Amino acid sequence: MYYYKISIIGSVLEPLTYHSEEKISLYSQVTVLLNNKEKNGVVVEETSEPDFKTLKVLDISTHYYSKKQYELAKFIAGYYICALGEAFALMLPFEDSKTVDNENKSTPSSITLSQRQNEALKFLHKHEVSLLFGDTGSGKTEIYMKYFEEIISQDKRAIFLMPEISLTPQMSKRLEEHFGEQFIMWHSKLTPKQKKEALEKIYDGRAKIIAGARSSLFLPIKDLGLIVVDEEHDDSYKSSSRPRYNARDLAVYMGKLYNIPVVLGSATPSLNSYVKYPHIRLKGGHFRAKREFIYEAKEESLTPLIFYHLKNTIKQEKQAIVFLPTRANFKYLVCKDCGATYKCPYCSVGMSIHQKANAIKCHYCNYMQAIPKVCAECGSDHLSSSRIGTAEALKEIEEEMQDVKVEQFDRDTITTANKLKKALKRFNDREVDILVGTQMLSKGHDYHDVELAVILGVDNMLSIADYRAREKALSSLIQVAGRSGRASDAKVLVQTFNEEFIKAYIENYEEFLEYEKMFREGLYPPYKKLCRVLFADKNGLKAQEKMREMEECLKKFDTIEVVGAKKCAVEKVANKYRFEILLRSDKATDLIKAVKSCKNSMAEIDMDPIDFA
DNA sequence: AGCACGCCGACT
DNA sequence: GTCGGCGTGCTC
Repeated sequence: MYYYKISIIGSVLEPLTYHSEEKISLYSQVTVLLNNKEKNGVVVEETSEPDFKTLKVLDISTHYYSKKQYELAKFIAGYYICALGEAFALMLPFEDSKTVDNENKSTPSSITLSQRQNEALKFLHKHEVSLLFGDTGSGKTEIYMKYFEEIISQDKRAIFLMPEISLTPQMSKRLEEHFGEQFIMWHSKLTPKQKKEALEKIYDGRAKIIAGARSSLFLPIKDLGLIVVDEEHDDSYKSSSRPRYNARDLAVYMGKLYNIPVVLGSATPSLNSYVKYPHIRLKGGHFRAKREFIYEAKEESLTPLIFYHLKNTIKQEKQAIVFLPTRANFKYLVCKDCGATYKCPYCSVGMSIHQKANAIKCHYCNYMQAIPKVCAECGSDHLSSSRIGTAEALKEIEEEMQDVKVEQFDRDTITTANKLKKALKRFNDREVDILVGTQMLSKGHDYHDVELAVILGVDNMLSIADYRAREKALSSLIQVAGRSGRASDAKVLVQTFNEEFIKAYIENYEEFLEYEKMFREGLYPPYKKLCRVLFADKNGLKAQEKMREMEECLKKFDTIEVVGAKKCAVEKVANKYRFEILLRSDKATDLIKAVKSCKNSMAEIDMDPIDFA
């Protein structure tokens, strides 16, 4: 009889012991009973007969995990503090399949790089992990593609991580046109059939370049030779559910594990990567457009100056984009008489006004109600709205500029990959003159004829209580500004009271990173490690009690600092009261040790947090 | 008595 | 995480 420790996929339990008459190879997927229910598990260790009665392994699957996937799962479980089974739940197993030789190996015409691009590629070759710090339009994509060609010629595979892949149709199209059948996409919005097809191509080796969102790291890829993380600064690489891993950081870990190079690319890299990894700087675009910056120190609104520039742009038959960090018509509804704001009954956040739906909506839990006519507190009908959003900006532009075609471009209107594709097509076909949108505007889309970028709400982004507020605001700003003037000279109009700060760095992100270092030194990443522990419960007192309990325990460790233990900035979400402990340390290992030994049933661990709501 | 709810421990 | 057992407290 053989005895095995089996990690139950998705379970919070540590591996459990089962027996089998047959010998099972390590990391095979098996079916076992847990609580009388059939579960999938992974064989992680052979062991001797335990002193308790064991259950039998019911079935041995043809699916199996690799040793490296096991190592990765172990790392995730250790670093992000979760059970091994939870880490395995991220992975997709291997399945043996006949390797298909690429009969139709119609090699595409090879990419030609400029001298500067060639130098950059050489730099990437020389380093295990490197940061490709290249301005928008400086030709990062060609460098990736050339590198991919090399990987293919060595009969290896590459993972190309992108944030929200379904939202970057232009990049995907380009790779598909060049690499054809050897290129596949992987993301959560694929249909089951599409997933099956993609997996088959991965199993049999036809897929060489696998582009996808963060979950692509866990695909069963053989002969992995390279990982590229595009837009490495993007927050969507961090998972917001357990385990709260960061795909960019895991990519770097995987590079070491597989002994393969990792390339991080961005026009506005995170300070984290900039400090940690060697970088090569690619400046300017191949279209070296001159850009004029205009600043307006006004409260956030569409002002005569903005309309003047919008009208001018349209008159010259050019296009414009208008960026705001806020969706809906307005973010808040406030009573002018008693000052009460309309809050979600389930979350401690203001409800946004969506006039089209005649509703106020909570952007945390999606609770909706009709727009009230009078204040619920004092009955006054002096209700006013504040913090303009995309829908309102669109309305105001339409009213002011009658025969101009304006379109909204945010999560409320672009709900599917297809809608995105169509909206981009309409804009690039000049059926639309002005796009009004949120961050989505900046996500790697090419606009051919944009001559004006209007940027609102910068001050709101800067005032968020987040150690990365400056980094996030400035990188958004640069990314949006970068969408303007790809074809000709262009203007960027920034509405802000922080002109001095923006002016100093908008054309020199590297200088910003150098400046930002001094705010972080000794306090924040990359110089210190942070860990946030969340407690959420319908019963606020209970959540607070669990927090206090853990706080007391953590205080006994002198290798870590308890920065705070308090209500979350957003105190209540979906009717649960939320408390948090913020921890700081020089070393991740000290944080992990302390948190592991102190955590209780309610504690949700967020290592390297980036969200402080 | 009957049951809803919350707490707690086991799960191999 | 999920289930079941057990105690509390409320309703019929």
